Amino acid sequence: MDTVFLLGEGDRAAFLRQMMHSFGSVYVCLWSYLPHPSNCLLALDGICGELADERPSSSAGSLARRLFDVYRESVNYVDCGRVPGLAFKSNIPYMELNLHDLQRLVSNQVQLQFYQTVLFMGCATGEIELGMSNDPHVDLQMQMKNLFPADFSRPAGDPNQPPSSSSSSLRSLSVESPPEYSPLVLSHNIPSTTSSFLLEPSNQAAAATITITSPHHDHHRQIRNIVNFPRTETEDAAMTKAILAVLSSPSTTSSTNNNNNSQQTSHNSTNYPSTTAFTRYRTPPPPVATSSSSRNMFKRSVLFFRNLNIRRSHELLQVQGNRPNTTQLHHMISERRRREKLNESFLVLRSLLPPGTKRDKASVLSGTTELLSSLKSQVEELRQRNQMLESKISSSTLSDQVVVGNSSSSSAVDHQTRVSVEITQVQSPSTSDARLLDLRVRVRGERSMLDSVIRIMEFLKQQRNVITVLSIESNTRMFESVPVHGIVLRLKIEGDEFDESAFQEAVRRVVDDLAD
Amino acid sequence: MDTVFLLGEGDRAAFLRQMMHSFGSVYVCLWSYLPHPSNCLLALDGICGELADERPSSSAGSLARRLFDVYRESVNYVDCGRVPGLAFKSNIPYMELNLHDLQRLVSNQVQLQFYQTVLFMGCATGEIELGMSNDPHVDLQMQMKNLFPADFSRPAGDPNQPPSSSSSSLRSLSVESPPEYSPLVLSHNIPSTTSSFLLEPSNQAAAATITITSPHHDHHRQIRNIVNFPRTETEDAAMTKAILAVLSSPSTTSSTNNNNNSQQTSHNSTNYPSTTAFTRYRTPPPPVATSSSSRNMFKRSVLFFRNLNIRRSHELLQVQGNRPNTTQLHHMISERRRREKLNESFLVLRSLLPPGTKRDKASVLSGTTELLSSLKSQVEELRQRNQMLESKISSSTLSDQVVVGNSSSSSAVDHQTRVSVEITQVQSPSTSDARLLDLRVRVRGERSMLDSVIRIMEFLKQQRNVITVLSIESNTRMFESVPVHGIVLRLKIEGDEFDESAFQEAVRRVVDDLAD
DNA sequence: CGGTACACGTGAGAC
DNA sequence: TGTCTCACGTGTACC
Repeated sequence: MDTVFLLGEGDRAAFLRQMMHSFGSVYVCLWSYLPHPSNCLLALDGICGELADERPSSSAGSLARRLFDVYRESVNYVDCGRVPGLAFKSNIPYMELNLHDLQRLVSNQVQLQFYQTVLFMGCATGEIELGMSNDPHVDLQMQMKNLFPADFSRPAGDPNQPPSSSSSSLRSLSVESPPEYSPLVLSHNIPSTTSSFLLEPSNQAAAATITITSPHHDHHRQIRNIVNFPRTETEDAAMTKAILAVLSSPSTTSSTNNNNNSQQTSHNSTNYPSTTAFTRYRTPPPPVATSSSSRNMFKRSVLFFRNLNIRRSHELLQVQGNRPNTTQLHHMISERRRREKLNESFLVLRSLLPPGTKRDKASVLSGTTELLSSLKSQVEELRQRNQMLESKISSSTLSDQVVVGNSSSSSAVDHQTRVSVEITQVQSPSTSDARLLDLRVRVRGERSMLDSVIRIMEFLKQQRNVITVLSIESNTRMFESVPVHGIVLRLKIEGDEFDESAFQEAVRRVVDDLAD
Repeated sequence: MDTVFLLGEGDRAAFLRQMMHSFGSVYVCLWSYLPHPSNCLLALDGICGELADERPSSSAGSLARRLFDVYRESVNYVDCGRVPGLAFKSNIPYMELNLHDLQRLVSNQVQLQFYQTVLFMGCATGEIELGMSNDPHVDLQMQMKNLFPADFSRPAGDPNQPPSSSSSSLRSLSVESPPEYSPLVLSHNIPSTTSSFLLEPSNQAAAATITITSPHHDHHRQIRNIVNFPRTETEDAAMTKAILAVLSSPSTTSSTNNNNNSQQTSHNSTNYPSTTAFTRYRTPPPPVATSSSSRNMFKRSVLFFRNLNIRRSHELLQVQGNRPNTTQLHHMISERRRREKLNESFLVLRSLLPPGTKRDKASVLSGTTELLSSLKSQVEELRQRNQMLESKISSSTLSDQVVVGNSSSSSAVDHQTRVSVEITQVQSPSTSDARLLDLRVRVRGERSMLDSVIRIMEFLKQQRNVITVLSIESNTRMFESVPVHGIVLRLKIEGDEFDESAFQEAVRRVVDDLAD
């Protein structure tokens, strides 16, 4: 089935037309899967049967056509557990929904208006959607029989074939045909229904709570889903039911050959009997196909698709006929979900790790432990250092440095000026005859900081008011790609005749002189 | 087999005597498993054949007896992958080792002196160890046949039974008996050896490296194993080989009934054919047994034990006879180990989490992600706060730098010297071609710091290796009434030809020259 | 009894 | 080629 996605436009259209005609469907839509970051289905192609001749202004068909076009524009995220997307996500090869069932599985109301009885076929590349008229004039089963006679030629013998039982709310596909001719379903000695998608009518009324945000949804998925249809519990339940219903119908029985003396290797054996035309799973599809062989290709596609089925759910059907219990299926599905959750957690965890880490689970775990302990020790170290710094700050500069003089310079901190000089009074706890003040110089430009500092200090040397330079601190940071040197000098000043603003201007001139 | 552990002392002794007599063994030892925190085997009981009459001072028997007593005192941790313990740990029901194989699997040297050809039988409660004389006068197989004729009555038919091939270094058990009478081994149509424990002679000479501490051993196991015999790679390989050898001998073939029309549920079906006398797994053992029925009980024990086997390794033998490939077995074992490793990682991870966390894997993962992001934000916050504090502290009080890096200079921090220069490498997080280093200069003396700084910076200007001076920090503090100027410059250095010690000496000379 | 959690063996892909 | 990782369905234990 995946081969259809690889066709050119002409071949694809021919294929779709063929398909629509074969199944008597109203429309066919090809949903192609966009992988990871998108994780959604987009319409690759699609035709609406009544309007294949492209008359957009016709009265009767325009509504359906417009609906179809709108529908084709929709983006369907596969994680929503809705249609389209459900068949792909759950690897359900054949899923038939009627209006009743669809009401619980559509992604939005537009779809509901558009949907009728629909048939979804999930495959590796995406989904194929077949819209059926509500009252099908044709029998799908007979159509398929006519289309693929090879699939209905079963070896003689094995007469203990139970009649396929039609099911609940779904249109029975096998009312007219003999049981040994069920389409796509080569039932074993299992009491089997047709391969249709079953939804029990006893579904919860709470299924409409699609806007409830599940707290379990992780960041990852939230990002992926622009239109967020989180999987609520009821949806999970519905999906479980759905999958369960599908899987309980053994549409994927491995082969018609059940000679019980065959040396089959295991319950999930991959050696298919040579009497069937099954190709192996992962058999590469033909790179291109001509439109003349579209019918043959379709046949092969169905074969491939059936084969996919077999591979995906072969574990369910033991080679020795047994009953696929409902609880077993429940178990299987919940186990699937559990694994899925674990894997998502792994992915989230991996995203937090340094990007160089390996991808496998063991490395994720060990890398996480490493990172975790490293972070813990970092936090501890930082905390200690912090405490140390705080105690120091409170003890050494006793009662925080009250900036007495608000910067005497009116110069706003203008990053465009080459040089800015500020002088800040420092409240000295000790003797008051010698003042402390901070001289803050900011030099903007490519020049080395060294020169600025040297000039400043040479200048300071000449000032007799300046007793000592208690400390120098400088650093360089980039501001708008231009280095900005910051220099802070703590000076001890004595004498009352110290002219602060003159000093400030002198410093500015010294540095700016250099900068010119 | 587990029933023996439930017997009273008298019955147990009778059982052991019966067993020893039946197998012609030199000694019998009953190893009982102590579960979780201990996780070891302790000798519940044991008799040494030659000295069953308790004469401790006899000359000939005293050595063996003392050895046996010492041996019985030993504590054998099942995680070591050694004997005893291996059979229990790996659920190996029948494991026969000769001296050659034992050398690689004993827990300590005392055992090596004591061991000869030994037969271990692992069961749910512990292990049963049968010590054989080196040259067995009796044929185990015939003994077993005599003891359990029921187990050797096989249905007629299925004549394509290949002769059991004896193996390499082990004493062949089936040289005299027709192949269809292999003990405890009801071989199918599989080319099978006897159910003995095989170790190929081509094992590495490095098997003696039992004291190497594997880094992969987690905290958990380290705690449990007081005497720690970590599993080295060679041990892993040996164990793999061993298990592989054991499992490849289909000693646990489910039944002699292989009617291919039976509706067995699955490959690991639990419905045993009613034609055999097998009791179900988990059938509760009879609460007590009289010593008069010890022989019957033994028989039933063997049956139970065989049944246990069937349950434990039934996956290996598909109901439809097929070849348990060696690669398959290897695969199985390595998969087991992979799972084990993952679980260990989970345990380690869980130990790092807050103790209130749930125990299951999903909670561990999500809790880890939470903790990780929380720690990350904590680190970020602390770092910012730290930076803020540091800038405040340096701008206001200019705290002296804590010399973190060990000084590369050999100069002891001598406060009497006039000038000291240290160079400390700064761990550069970014590119490695440009290094960062801190130049720490301490000048002791009355002179102004300004001159020192100026001289240093003038010097630095001439150095072409010094790209920039990222920061300058200086302060002055009093030490023994003498001012000590500390200057720290962070330099960016490029070029490989940078001679650190020469640079250091140059700086020292520059400053010291001034100081004179 | 239903639901969850986990270990197991197995097939398939990646390298 | 073998080796490793992973997902799967299943059996089983716990609540």
